[in-house]
Amino acid sequence: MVFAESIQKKFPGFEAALTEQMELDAKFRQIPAGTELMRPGQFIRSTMLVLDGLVKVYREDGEGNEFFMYYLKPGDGCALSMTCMVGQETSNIAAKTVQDSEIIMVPLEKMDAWMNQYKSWYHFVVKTYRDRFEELLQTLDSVAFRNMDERLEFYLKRHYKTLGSKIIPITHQEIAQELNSSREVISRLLKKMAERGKVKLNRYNIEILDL
Amino acid sequence: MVFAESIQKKFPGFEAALTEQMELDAKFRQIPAGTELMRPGQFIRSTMLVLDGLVKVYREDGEGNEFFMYYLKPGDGCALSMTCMVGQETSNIAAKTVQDSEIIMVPLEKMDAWMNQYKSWYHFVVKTYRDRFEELLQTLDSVAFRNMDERLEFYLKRHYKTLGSKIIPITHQEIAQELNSSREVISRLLKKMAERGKVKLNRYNIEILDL
DNA sequence: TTTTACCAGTGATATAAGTCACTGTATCAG
DNA sequence: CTGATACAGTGACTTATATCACTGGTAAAA
Repeated sequence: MVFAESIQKKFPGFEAALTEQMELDAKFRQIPAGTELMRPGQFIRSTMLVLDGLVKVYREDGEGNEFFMYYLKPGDGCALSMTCMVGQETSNIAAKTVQDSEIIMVPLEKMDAWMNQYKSWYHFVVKTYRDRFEELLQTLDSVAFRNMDERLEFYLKRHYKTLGSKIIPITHQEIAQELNSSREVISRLLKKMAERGKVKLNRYNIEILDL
Repeated sequence: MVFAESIQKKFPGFEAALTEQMELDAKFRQIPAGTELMRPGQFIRSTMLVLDGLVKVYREDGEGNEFFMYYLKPGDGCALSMTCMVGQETSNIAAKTVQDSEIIMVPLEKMDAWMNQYKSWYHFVVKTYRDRFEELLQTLDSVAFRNMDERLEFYLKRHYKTLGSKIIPITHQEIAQELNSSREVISRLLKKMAERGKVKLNRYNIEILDL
């Protein structure tokens, strides 16, 4: 029951019967930072819930472009793996741990069955869909309507919120990749932001002063 | 029972009990082309299923920008209104009929209740989510990774598939709006496509020759 | 018929972003 | 200590897209 209890802590909405069911049917995994959980084109057989750590979900096309979508924090579930249920589609989605993480893997068959059985699971899935949808729309907005400087600000704010720290440990190169831009462009824009006192640039990290 | 039967025709997956339930709880609406079904910031109390016609779903920000997301054809449901269940969010989504349409409005309370009661409804909702998610991701891809010429091709192909006709009745101005570009740019790109024999440009419509 | 409104074509120019080439500077391995 | 490597800064240039200003044509309204 130790497992069920730790789920309860991160997912307070879940009813007891559900967490016990999970103890039976789901798998608990400890995963080090930097591990790829999902590769584009991969066949998906289970959905995941994040107990601890941080998982980055991003989009990749065939030509080496990539694109940040959102983070999964403790208490979050992956809407994408839920939709991939049919297992047919080769959605170009990748997921990677950015911190050492604890993940619950739920087989997709169970996921469907639980929907009828456990109200709290049903609500969780629906809420997950809704939140990710909303987040995706916001991302789409920023790409479609905003210039790179605004997108960069948006990106930093998001990291700040997710990490809960004003110091964001990331290189310009990484940002460029996630925004599908180039390092030089990001460097220059960051410099402008620094001049306006919005951030402080250090080697290997960016400190948020005022956004 | 006429109503239930016509639903059955467009949504062959629905079980009889469900279509009869709909006859009781849902509202049937005839809506002329060009009607706004959803305004950004509007409070949403029901989800909709398209029986006939064509509905355009698009994104709008505050500054007059808009952005095409997808079409709803007969047999489709609106994933967005399903997610908006909580009615809290003011998602900047707009929907408009592009043809005279017949729509079923399902109160959001029912929608939730039916999930347990009718398997076919459950599958329909899940499939709707999945399809829209996928479509949204494709849109995001094209905006993030592609240049305007590729996006334009993608856009025309999509319309071709949806409309089922090689003649797409649309002005350059409208395309520009939906791709968040400008008329002149679209005109020039279309001209290039015409030179390569991919399309034929007419006044008020574009004819697809080879995509 | 005349007028008005909308659609489309096009050159000139402006701007944001991407690319290339190079420099300096920390950090780490040998 | 010495290369080697990755991060970061920067000027010069290219390219895609946006914007401006104008033209002409068609179609419907007056």
